[in-house]
Amino acid sequence: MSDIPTDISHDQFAVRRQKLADLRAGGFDPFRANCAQTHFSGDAIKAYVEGEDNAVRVSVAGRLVTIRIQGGSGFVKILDQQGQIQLYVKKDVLGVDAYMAFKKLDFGDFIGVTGTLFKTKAGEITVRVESYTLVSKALRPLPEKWHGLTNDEQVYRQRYLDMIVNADSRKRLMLRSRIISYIRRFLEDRRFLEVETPILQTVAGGAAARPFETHLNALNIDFVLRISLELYLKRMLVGGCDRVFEIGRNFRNEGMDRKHNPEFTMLEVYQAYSDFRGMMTLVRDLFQGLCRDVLGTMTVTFKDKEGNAHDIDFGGDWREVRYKDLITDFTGDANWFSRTKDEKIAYCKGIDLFVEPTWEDFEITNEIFSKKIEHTLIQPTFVTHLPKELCPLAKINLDDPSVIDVFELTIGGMEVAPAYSEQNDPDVQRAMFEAQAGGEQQKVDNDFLLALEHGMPPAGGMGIGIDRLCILLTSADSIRDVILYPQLRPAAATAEIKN
RNA sequence: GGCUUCCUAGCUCAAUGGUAGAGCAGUUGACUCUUAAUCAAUUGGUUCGGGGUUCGAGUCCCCGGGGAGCCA
Repeated sequence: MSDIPTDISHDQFAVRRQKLADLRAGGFDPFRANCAQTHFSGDAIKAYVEGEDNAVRVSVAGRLVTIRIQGGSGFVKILDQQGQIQLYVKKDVLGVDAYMAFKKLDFGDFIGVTGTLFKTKAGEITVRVESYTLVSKALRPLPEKWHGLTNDEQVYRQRYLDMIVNADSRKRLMLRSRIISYIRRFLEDRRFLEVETPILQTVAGGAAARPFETHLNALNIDFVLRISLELYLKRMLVGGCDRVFEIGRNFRNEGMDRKHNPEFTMLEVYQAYSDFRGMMTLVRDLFQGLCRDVLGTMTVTFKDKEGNAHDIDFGGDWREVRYKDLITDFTGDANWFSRTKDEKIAYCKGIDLFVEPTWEDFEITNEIFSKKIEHTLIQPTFVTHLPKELCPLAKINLDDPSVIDVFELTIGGMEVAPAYSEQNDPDVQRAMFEAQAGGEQQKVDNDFLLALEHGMPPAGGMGIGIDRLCILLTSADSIRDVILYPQLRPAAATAEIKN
């Protein structure tokens, strides 16, 4: 009966190639076929009129992911962007030839069907298929239906397989799209303007990080990929865009782990005539809106490094605490900031925290914050008034000139959103840049300083790490779970696919 | 970059240093409302690559590749 030679019956790739060859020999090329699509799966299910079987006719299309054929009829399911819908195929309806051909379809094949909606005995809304077309043959088999694909490496390298067979992955990655879409709507509703600024830059400004280096042949000049959006967005403030944002990729040539990918997505927002306090309200409204309108819940589950689950509550007011208070509370030393460097180093030794003796005081203190304190801040917390050395782009606090008017929003032990009252005094800004550059004059962005000298309105600015936000809102374990194609070493194994 | 750990059939997983197995998928057959459909039969392996120890290596050792976790 079958055209499949028995000697290849074990090789699913070869069997499918043979089926394709048989189809073509019969004058049908599935890759040249097309089909109608009136509904996505979910919309089709909604279109069913209760109690009126076969009253509504739909055309749906998708990938075959479940096959349950039983003699002269059978149930199958196809997967499309909205999910799955069940189809009922019957020899009496399709005719013998079409039905026999249908039985030769494989998991993974794309088909288009037209038929009417009805409800099965088990209560599932299903398409009674009147006609179908194979519109694309899958030559390789899908991963197993029950356990899905669990091999991390294959999940990342062949994300499409992960998305086909792992419903959780598909939902998580689609949720990311909805989160970003909501953020755009939220900001546009508040009159923010979305812009696009250069990724190729001559000075990597706006943050302290090692950039990727490249070369522009046409100008014979070395360029870097941006590490931050900040300085070009501030130029937009100078140019008269009072409320401006960009959602874009940043690149940092540094470590990779559960919270870091070399390319990652940042949102930066700038609002003239506001300040870091205004950004607090903005970010809380944004996150609470995301929870309410996208997630449908104000609490999400978060798993810490030890695997303990916490409920993060995004509702209500959020904790606000000064950086200095966190440090003095942790060290139990109210006079921590007036201690000598040797005393600080001695303390760190005592708590088994490694610090370099060459570090500045603020670096030692910040090591305590980032290694010992930050990961304990699970509930949404505004850490405010950081030491001025940590950021040269923010305004100095009027009451305490050793700190700046900023917050770092920390959730789930991760820095999710830093915000500043933006520095707009060109002379102070230049002094801060020069102190940071430490004599390396080429690291000072003079073009940005020129812009500031033309006058930048006072403004609040904020960055949000979109990947980290998605980790939190989707309860993901790793940044790789919310990035479609995280960076990996090239695989020799997949370089030459066996055939 | 360092430490730990993993890599076995298309996928998910087994296998005291002693004949590489199972489930799903595939193939063949039965079955006209299934839900991981069921029933019967059956094919399928460069155990990531290379070297070594051993009578014998998926297993132990070394080198290399890739993934993950922790650290830097």
